Amino acid sequence: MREAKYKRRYGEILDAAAAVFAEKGYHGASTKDIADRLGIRQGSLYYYFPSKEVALAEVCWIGVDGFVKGLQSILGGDGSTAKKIRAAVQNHMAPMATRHHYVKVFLKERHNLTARTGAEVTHRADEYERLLDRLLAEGIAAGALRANLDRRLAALAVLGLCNSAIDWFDPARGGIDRIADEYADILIEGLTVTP
Amino acid sequence: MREAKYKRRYGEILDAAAAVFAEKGYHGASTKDIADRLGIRQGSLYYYFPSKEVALAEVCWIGVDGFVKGLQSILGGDGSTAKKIRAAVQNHMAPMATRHHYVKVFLKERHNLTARTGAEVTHRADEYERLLDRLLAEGIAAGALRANLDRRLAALAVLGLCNSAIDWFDPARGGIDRIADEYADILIEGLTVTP
DNA sequence: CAAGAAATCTATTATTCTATAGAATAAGCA
DNA sequence: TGCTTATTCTATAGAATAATAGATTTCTTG
Repeated sequence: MREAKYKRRYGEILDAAAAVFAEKGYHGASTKDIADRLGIRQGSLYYYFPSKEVALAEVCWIGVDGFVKGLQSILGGDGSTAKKIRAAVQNHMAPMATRHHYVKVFLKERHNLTARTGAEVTHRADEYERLLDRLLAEGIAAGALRANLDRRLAALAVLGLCNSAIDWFDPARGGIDRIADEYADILIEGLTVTP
Repeated sequence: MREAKYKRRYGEILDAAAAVFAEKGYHGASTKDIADRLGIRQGSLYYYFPSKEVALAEVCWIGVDGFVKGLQSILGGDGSTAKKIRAAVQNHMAPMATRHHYVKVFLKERHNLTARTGAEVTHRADEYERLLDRLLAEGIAAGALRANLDRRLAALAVLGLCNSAIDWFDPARGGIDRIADEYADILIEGLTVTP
């Protein structure tokens, strides 16, 4: 009970940090901004975090973690390359609705982490890119994707197109599924061979 | 001659501001950082700019201006919709190589401008989006683009995919043309009708 | 209820930052 | 050379910042 309460409160603090970082950027946000959102004093935050930067690292970690989990099982499952790409796009965009602030901060503020504080986040992000690369490699090997495709460029295109929605998508106004579907259409048509 | 010298120096100051804003972000960059890069004192900058924010506005303006100019003549010219889209993509990505810092700052830091300082930049960006929307509208009307296309989503996809390169493209290592070509392939295949 | 632990607050420190005012230097020109 | 203007520097005001230490309140649990 003691522990559970702490965890709940810790989550609230993290939510506030994510929201403020997302709105103002890491350097534009002050620890007082975060405290104000919670109705507590600036210094009280340091009961939960040793530094502002560690708070950023935690937010980024949650932001990236949502991506990786689903993609692993998509790769393990069966179905055509096109279906897997569609599933991967939906998997990538879903957290933009459910964990909007966390994803935004990961995408736009993670570069403010130092090598020390950002190591785990970077590692997880690399893992995700490797999974995506494997999806594309298998698609090319299966003859489903254009053979002349630059795999690295293609992976960056998938990520770039999906991520771009974070700049304008508002989870308060409508779902992300239709957007994911439309983007999957574009990517599948754009990447697969045309018979 | 007196005027020309001022303009040249002003450009150097702006280059330094663009570089520092691009590297550290608007709030992460201090006026001292900019001055250090120029080998002058922090206070001396205020001979050229009334405020840090106005400097940002100038950088952003140059960043967005490069986009608009070319697209107008592309729309005016003739050729298929596919060719125009390819030209538009190349037009969009070219400044990412030639004015890398300016474009990066426009894309990633313009939200730090207030309504007052950012009005012209916003206006120019809106103008650009309208031109792109017209290109797509004409493509749909001509039957070249998929009729079921959500025009707004399609425009955001074009912009999002192109802009994403700013996160990883390094003008010091290779040109942008091949990337633009590959992205144009994806977008054209993804947006046009498949017979 | 009472003791101990958890959570928050008050108060402060040492920096850092933007912007300004006025002095000093450099450059252009009669 | 000496006058004038352009540019940069020195010095500082005033506000904001992250983080710490210790006091105080609130909660949990026996």
